[in-house]
Amino acid sequence: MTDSLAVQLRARHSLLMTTELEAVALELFAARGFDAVTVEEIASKARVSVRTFYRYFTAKEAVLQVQLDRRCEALRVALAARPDDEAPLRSMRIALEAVVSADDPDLLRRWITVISATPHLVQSVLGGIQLKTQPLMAAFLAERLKTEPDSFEPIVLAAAVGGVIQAAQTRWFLQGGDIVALINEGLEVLERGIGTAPPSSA
Amino acid sequence: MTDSLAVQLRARHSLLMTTELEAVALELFAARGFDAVTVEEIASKARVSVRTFYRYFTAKEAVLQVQLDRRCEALRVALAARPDDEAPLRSMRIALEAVVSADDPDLLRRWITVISATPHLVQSVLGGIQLKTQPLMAAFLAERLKTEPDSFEPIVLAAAVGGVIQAAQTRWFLQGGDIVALINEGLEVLERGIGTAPPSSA
DNA sequence: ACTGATTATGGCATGTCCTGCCATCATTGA
DNA sequence: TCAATGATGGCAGGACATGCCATAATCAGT
Repeated sequence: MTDSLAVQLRARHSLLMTTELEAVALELFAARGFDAVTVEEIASKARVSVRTFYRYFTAKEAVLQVQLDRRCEALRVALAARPDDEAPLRSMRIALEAVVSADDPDLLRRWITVISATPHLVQSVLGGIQLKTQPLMAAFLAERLKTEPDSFEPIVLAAAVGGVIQAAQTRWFLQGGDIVALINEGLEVLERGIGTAPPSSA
Repeated sequence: MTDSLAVQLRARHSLLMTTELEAVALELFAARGFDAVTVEEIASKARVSVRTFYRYFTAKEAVLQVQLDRRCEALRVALAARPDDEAPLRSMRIALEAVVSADDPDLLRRWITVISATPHLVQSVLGGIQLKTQPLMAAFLAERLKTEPDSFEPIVLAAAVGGVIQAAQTRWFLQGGDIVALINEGLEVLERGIGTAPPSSA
């Protein structure tokens, strides 16, 4: 198994290449818009061939998924690190805080800028967030709430929390402010429940 | 203004063409998968040129958005039809019920089948649902809850409800059952709120 | 029914995305 | 040094999407 070292090196190299391509691409996207940048430009600026670009990214759009994947992984780790006996929603709040504040705000803002300038990216990234984060949160909630396997409740809660995060993120991007505070505010709304809101009727 | 008639006719024709192309495309997609069907096939089977196809749909993917648009419009109408003094969440539940049960279940199932067989479609449709339905619901909630303009609460609630719908829809597709019941169950979880869930701590 | 205007359609050319294939080069391990 | 494994580059080709213009259909006014 001496080759485990070679494997490590390869993985490292692959990661570096991905990061480099991502950086180059994001810079170009931010400057001139996603659609106006060709894969050839990205590859050329990163000193690789177009063919090689496609060996590290399945598509041009995939460049924008890397950031998403990083955050998901960070969330997974942050959730796993919370003590078992903590209130689940509190764990989520703390984990989210950690993930959000760990990110370089400038990078994040540029990332969002690029995406929000391109409608079809907004759509696919939004969907991607849902697809990746919600199973994560649902699994966590299912474990900590000790629900029976395949229960509907953690899934629903995860989806609701996911909605809150998205709403907070959107509002933060549009109006600025403190993203952590926005998330907390949103979660509080959720905690209160909706049942009490209506002005009349039951 | 005699041309308003002509305009109507044109709109009608456009709608028919869209519907026809959608039907043809969905049939092909369902049979062989989204990626394996070319636009040329769709156009040819519908007796139009490829160029004409792109006059009715901005992209091949857009074929799958019309169903979504229909449901959104139906939801908007159904929401607007609810009496002003009804509890907002009750209104939403009833409106959702109406929209869901108004749809042809077979068509809907085929639509979902096509989408769920193609990962990148799942992503973009999921995002599209969020982008289109949530502002709708948020506007409704803001109006009925009489919150101040630009308030965060209706947005958060709409996002949460959106999450519930998505969770119910997914579960319905995976495991079958009664979709209306699933939505109700999910909304009940939301109504109860999350604050009470944790087993210990505060 | 004829004519001019508006609109829909078709075909062509083009640019981009993405993939399969194979040749070439570099790195590793013996 | 040499063989094997993996990374890279280049090329061909199919599909998507759009701009452009010529043609056909449709409609309004006479």
